[in-house]
Amino acid sequence: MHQNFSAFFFLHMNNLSIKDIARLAGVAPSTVSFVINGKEKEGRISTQLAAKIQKIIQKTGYQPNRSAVSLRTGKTNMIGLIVEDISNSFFSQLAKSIEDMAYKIGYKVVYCSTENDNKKGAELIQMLHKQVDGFIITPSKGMKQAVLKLKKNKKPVVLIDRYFPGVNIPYVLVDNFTAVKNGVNYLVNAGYKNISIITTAVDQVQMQERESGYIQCLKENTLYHPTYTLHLKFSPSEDSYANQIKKFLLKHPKTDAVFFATNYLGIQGLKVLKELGKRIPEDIGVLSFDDHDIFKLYSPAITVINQPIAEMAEKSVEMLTKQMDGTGAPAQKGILLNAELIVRESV
Amino acid sequence: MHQNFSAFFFLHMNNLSIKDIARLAGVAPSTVSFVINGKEKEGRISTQLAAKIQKIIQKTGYQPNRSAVSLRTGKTNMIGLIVEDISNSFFSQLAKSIEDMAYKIGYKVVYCSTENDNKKGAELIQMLHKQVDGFIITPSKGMKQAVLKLKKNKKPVVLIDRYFPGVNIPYVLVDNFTAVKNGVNYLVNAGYKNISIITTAVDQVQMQERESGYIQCLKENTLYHPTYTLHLKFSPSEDSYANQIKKFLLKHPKTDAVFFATNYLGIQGLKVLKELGKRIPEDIGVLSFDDHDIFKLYSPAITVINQPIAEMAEKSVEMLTKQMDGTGAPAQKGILLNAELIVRESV
DNA sequence: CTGAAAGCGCTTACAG
DNA sequence: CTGAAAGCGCTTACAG
Repeated sequence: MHQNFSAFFFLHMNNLSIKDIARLAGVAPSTVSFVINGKEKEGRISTQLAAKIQKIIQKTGYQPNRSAVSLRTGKTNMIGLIVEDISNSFFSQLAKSIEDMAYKIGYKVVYCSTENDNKKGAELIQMLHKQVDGFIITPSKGMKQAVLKLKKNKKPVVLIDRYFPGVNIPYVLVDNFTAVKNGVNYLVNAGYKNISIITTAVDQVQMQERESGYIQCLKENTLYHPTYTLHLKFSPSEDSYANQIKKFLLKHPKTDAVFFATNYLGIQGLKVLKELGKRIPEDIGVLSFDDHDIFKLYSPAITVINQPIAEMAEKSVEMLTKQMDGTGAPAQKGILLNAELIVRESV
Repeated sequence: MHQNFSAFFFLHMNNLSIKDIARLAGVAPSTVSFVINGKEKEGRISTQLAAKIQKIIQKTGYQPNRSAVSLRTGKTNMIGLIVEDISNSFFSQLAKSIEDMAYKIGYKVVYCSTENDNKKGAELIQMLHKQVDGFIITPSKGMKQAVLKLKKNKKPVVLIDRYFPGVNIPYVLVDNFTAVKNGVNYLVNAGYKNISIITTAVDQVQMQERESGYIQCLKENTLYHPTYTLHLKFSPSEDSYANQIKKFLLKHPKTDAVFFATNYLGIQGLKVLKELGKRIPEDIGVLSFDDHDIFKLYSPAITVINQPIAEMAEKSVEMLTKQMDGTGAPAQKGILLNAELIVRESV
C-alpha cells in the first residue's frame, strides 16, 4: 500500500535518481545499478529481484543521468563529427549514414562544421575533446596540430574523405587518384582532346590527388596542357565561382570537355554552360566528381565519379569503435575505397 | 624552479583537472573555478592572480570536464535537434543554420533522424532527455506523447516545420496555407485550368495545410476537382514515388499544371515528366514547395515556394534560449513566417 | 581577498 | 546474495 503510493508519487516526478528507484524497490542503489547495466550475475542479483527492479524502472521511466555516468565511467557515448559543411549534400549524406551506424551501437552524434576555417576547426576539436568518446573528422590542412594532439592524448580519431600524408592516423578515403585517372580516361576514349579541370585552390590532399589523376592520365595520352587547369579561389559566394568558371571557359574556347573536381563546382559549371549556350555533350563533355540528385536529373544526365558514402560511414565508425573499445588497439593505418564511375549522358 | 618543472610536467599530461591547475597556481580549486567562469568579482580575486591563473590554463590547454560541470550545474550546453532525415536538403540546411546560431551562444548540437518512425522519435527524445538542455524538433504525429512529457518535465522545446494543433508548445512555422494558396493562385492567373496536387499521405499538419491552401484557392476559382489529388503512399524507395506519380499523370491526361507539396516529390515529378516527354511549361506548368539547387538549375528553372530556412533557425534557437534561460518564461505560443514565391520559368 | 567542504548522480571494488 | 562507502571533477554557499 505504502509502496503503491510511493510509486504513484514518483511516477509524477521529473527527476528520479537511482536512489529513488532503490527506495521504491527496497534495495541499495548499487543493486539497481547492476540491474541497469545488465550485471545481475556480477552483483549476484536474483532473477526475480532483477525483474522487479526492471519493472519499476519501466513504470517510472527512469533514465540514468548521463553526466553522472560519464563522470564516473569516463565515457560519454557521443561521437564528434567534424565536417566542412553539414548542409553540403555529400556531408549530410555522410552524417546520415554515420548516425545510423552509431545509433546501432548506442552512440549519439554531435556535429560541427568547420567551413574550412582552420582556427574554427582546431577550436571545435578542443571544445569537444572532453565531451565525446571519439572523433570522425574531415580535416583541413591547418587542423593537423589539433588532430595530432588528439592522437597524443589517445583520443580515438578517424579521418574521412581527407588525411594527412605521412602521419599515422587511421583514415577512410576514396582512391581519388585512380578514380579520376579512370574517369578522365573515359573522356579520352570518348575522343575529347582538350580536357580542362576545374578544381579548388590546391591545399587539400584529396583535391591534389584528383588533380594528379587528371594530369597523369592526360600525360600518358600526350594531351596535357597546363593552362587547361583552373584553381578556383575560395569564396563564400556561389556566384563568384560561376564567374571564375565563365571567364576561364571564355578564355579557353577550344575546351571540349571539363572535369569538375567536386559536386558544387560541377553544379556551378552546369549553370555557366547553360548561360553560354553550350550543348552537352555535343559542344562540351562533362564529368564531375561526387554524385548529386541534380546530376541524375539534369538533361542530359551527368556522368560522375561516385563516392561510396554508406561504406565510408560504415568503415569509419567501425575503425573508431575498435579504438574506443581499446580492441584493435594498433588500428590499421587506413583504408582506401574505390569510387565508381557512373556513366550517364554527358560524355 | 620547482614550479617550472611542474608546469613542464603538466604540459604533457593528458587529463588535467582543476586541482592540477590550482596546484600549479598555488591556489585553491575554487579560485581557479571562479576565474574560469569569469566570476573574479564574486570570488574577489585580484586581477593579477586571475591573469596568472589564466596564463596557466592557456599554457596547459586545460579544459574543464564537461560531464562534471553538467552534473554539478545541471546544464549540458547541448541542443538536441530531431529531424525527419538529416540527409534531406531542407533539414541539412536547417541543421547548418541552427548550428551557426547555437555556436554563437556556446551550444553544441546533437542530431537525430526519426525517419518518420514514431517509435524511434519517441525513443530518441527519451534517450536525449537528460543529455541536452533543450530540443528543436520536427515532430511527426506520433511523437505527441513524448513531446508532451518533455513539456511536463519543463524541458525546453521548440517545434519547427510542424506542430501539434491545439497543444500549447512553442513552434516556428511557415504559413503553409497562405503560401500555397498564393502559389496556386499564381498558376490560376497564368491560365491553367486543371491543376493537380501531388502530396504525401495526409498525416502531417503542414501537409494538410498545404493541401487546404490548394483546395481553398481552386474552390474560390471554381476549378477544384477532388480527383486531381494524389496522396502518395509512403515508401523508402524513390522509384515507388516516381511510379505512383507516373500512373497518376497518365490517368489524368488533362492535367495542365502540377503542384508538388515537397521538394523530393517535385524532384521525382520532374523525372517523370521528362520520361513522359512533357514540355514545361508548354504542356504542363510546375510549382513545387521548398527550394532546391535542382530547381534553380533545371531547364526550365522551376518556380517554387521557398521557406526562410535561416530565419526559421534563428527564431527557433531564440525561442529555445529564452526557455533555457528561464527568461521569457511564458514563451510566446509560436510564430508564423512567410514563405516566398520565387517565380522562375516553369509556369 | 581566499580556502575547505558539501554534494551533483552515478559505478564499482570491497566487506559482509 | 546485498549494502555502505569512496570517488569521478566540478561549483558554490559558507566561513574566515
